[in-house]
Amino acid sequence: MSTITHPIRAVPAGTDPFAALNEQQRAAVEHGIGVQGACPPLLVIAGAGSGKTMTLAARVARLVLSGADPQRLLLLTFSRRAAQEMERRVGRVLQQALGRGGEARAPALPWAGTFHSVGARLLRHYAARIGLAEDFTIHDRGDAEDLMGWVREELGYGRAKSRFPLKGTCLSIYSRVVNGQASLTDVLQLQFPWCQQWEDELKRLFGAYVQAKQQQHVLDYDDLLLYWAEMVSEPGLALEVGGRFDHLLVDEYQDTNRLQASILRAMKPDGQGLTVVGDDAQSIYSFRAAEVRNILDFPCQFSPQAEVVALERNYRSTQPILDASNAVMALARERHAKQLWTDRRSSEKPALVTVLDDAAQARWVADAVLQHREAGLKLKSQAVLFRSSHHSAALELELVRRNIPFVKFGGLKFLEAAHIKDVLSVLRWAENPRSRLAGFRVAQLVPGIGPATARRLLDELQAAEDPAAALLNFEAPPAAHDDWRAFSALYRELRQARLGWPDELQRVQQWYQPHLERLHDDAAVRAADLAQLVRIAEGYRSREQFLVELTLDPPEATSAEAGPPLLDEDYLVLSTIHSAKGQEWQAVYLLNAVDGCIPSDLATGSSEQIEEERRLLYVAMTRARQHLQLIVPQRFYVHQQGVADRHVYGSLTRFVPPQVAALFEARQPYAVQGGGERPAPAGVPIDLTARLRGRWS
DNA sequence: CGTTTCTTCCTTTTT
DNA sequence: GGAAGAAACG
Repeated sequence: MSTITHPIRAVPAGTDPFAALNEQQRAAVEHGIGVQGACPPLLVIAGAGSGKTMTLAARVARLVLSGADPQRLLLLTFSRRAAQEMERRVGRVLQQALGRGGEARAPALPWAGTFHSVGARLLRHYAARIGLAEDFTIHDRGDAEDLMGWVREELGYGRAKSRFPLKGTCLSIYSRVVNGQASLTDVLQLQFPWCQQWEDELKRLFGAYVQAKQQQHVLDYDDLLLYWAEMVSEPGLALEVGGRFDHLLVDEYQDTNRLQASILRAMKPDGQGLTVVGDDAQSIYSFRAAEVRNILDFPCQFSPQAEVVALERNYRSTQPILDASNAVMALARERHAKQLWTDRRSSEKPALVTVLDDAAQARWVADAVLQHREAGLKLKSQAVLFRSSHHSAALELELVRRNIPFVKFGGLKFLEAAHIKDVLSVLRWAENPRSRLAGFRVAQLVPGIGPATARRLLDELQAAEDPAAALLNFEAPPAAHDDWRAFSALYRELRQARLGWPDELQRVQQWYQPHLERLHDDAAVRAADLAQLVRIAEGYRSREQFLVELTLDPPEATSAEAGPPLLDEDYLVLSTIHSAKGQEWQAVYLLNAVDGCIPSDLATGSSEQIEEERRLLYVAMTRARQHLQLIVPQRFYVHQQGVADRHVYGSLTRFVPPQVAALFEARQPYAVQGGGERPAPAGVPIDLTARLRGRWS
C-alpha cells in the first residue's frame, strides 16, 4: 500500500539479496539451512518496523534456493493481502538471487493464504474421507448470525419473557468456545457473565446450530478451523496432511488462537520445519480469541526448545516517534523486554494536538494533510487511523466537501448491505440448493411470498431427494404465480450453468432490478453497488470461486466515489487501527486520542482488555515513519437512545500520562476556551464510562 | 396470509 | 440512525 523501502530493494539484480540483512535477520533467514536432517522449530520475535515481512520473505526464498519444493511450503498469513505481498516479495528476492535472466521464473507459492482459506481448500480436498459434503458453502459472519437467529427462533428462545441473548451474542459465545477450545461454562463466566443464566439453553441452541449447518452443507468460519483441527487429530490423517508440507511458516503468530495452535501442533508434532513470526506487543485480536500465550509459550513446547531470534532494529520510524511508542509500551502491565532502536534521527517530535471538537478535528486533519502534500508528501503516504469505524464520519464529510479523495479500510459493510446479500443469496442458493438461509431470503423477494410460504417451500426442499428439482416444481400461491415463474426460470438457468461467469451474475442483477426498485427508495445508489459487485466478480473464474473467495476475503476498502479510485490515482488512506496492521505511512494522524475512544468504553471491563487497548495505541503509533500526530478533541458527541445527542468532555487517553506526554510536542492550533486551562466542565462531569458499563450489568 | 407501519434495541475491532 | 420484531392493516 505504502512506499516501503527495504535494504533489499537497493540491491541490483544478480547480486546477493541476503547481503543487506542485519545480523538478527540473517540468523532468522539462515536458521536450519544446510543442517542435515529436518529443520528445528524457530520463533522470530519481530518488533514493529523491524523488516519482518522482508525477513520472512527472504527466509522462504532461502529455503527454495536450498532445494525446498515451493509446492510443499505452507505459508499462513493473517490476511489475503499479506499472502499476496509475501508471494511478490519472495519472487523478487529469488529473481535477484538467480540473476537478471529471470527465465527461471519465480515459482508461485500455491499454499500461501490465511488459515481459513487454506482450511477451506484442505477440507474440500479431504471432504469425502471425513464425512463432509464436498459441495459445502461457507457462511460469513452475517450468514452465521442469521442461521443462529433462525435456530434460536425455532427453539422458541426469542419469545422468552426475560431476554435471551441476541443472535450475534450467541454466535460470539459459540465462536469463543470453539476458537479458544474452552468450555461453555468458562467462556460465560469470563467473557459473558450476563448470559450465565442461559447456559443450558445455549448448549441446546449450539447443538441445534451445528445440526442445522450439517443438514444444509454449510460451514462457518469457525468450522474451517474446527474441521481441520479434528481432521488432523486423527493420527493417520495428521501424518498425511502434515506430510504434504516440508516447511510451515506462520506470520502474525501473536494473533492466532488456541485452535490454530493445535492445528500446527498436530501437523508438526516435533516442530520440525516450523517457523512462527510475530510480536507480542502487537497482539490486538483477543476479541477473536487470539491467545498471546501461543507466542510466549511457543519455545518450550518442544524439546529441545525452539530457537528464538528477536529483531529489534527498527527501519521505519524516527527516534522521537520510537521513543514515544516505547514509552507507551513501557507502562504495560506485563511486558516482554524488547527495546526498539533506530538510527533514523529527527528533531521532530510526535505531536499532541488539542482541538475543540469533532468538527475542528476534521478541519485540522484536512488542513494538515494538504499542507503535507504541498510539502511533497503524496496523499497515499499519509493515513488517518482511528479506533472504531464511525470515528471518521465527520472527517469523511470534510474530505468530500474539500474534494480530497480517500479510501477507507476496515469496518466495511459492503457485503452486509441488504441488496448485496440478496444478490449473493441467489447465487448461493443456486450453488447449494440445501442452503436454507439463502432460500429463505431469496424466496421472500418474490412478491406474494412471505415467511409462511417460504418456510413451506424450504420444508419441501429439505425433504426432497433433489432439492433443485423440487424448487422448480413448487406450486407458488396464486398471488405470486407470475413472479415465481420468472424466478424459477432464472434458477433453472443458473443450475444449468450455461451462461458462464460473470454473465450469470448480470442475469441475476437483471432479475433483481425491479425488486430493488420496489423495495428501496434509494435504488439508484444501491444499483451502483451492484454494478461494483459485477466489476469485482469479473476477477474470478467461476461462481463457486467467487462465492468462496468473497466470503474468505471480502473487499476491504470503500471510497467516497462510486467505485474504487484507479490505482494510479492519489488518495488519502483512512483506516481502523486493526486494519492498519503491518502497514506504514510517512505521516499518521490518530483521531480521538481520548479516554472513551481509546481505550474504548466498551473495552474497559478487565485489565486484559485495557492492556490490549494500550497495544492498539502502540500499533497505531508505530505505523508512522516521519510524522505522527495524535488529535485530542476536548469534547465529542455521544449518541444515545432516547435523549438527544450531547457533547461529552473527554480527556487525553490514559495511555499518555504526563511523563509520556513530555515526549510529544503540544499544539493548540485553535484558541482553546479558558486560556489554555483544562476546561473544567461546568456542573457535574458526566461519567460516560460507568454509564456504558452499567448498560451491561 | 402477506405487507406496511410502528416500536424497540443497540452501536468495536474481523477471518 | 438502522435493523429486527410486533402490531396493525388489507
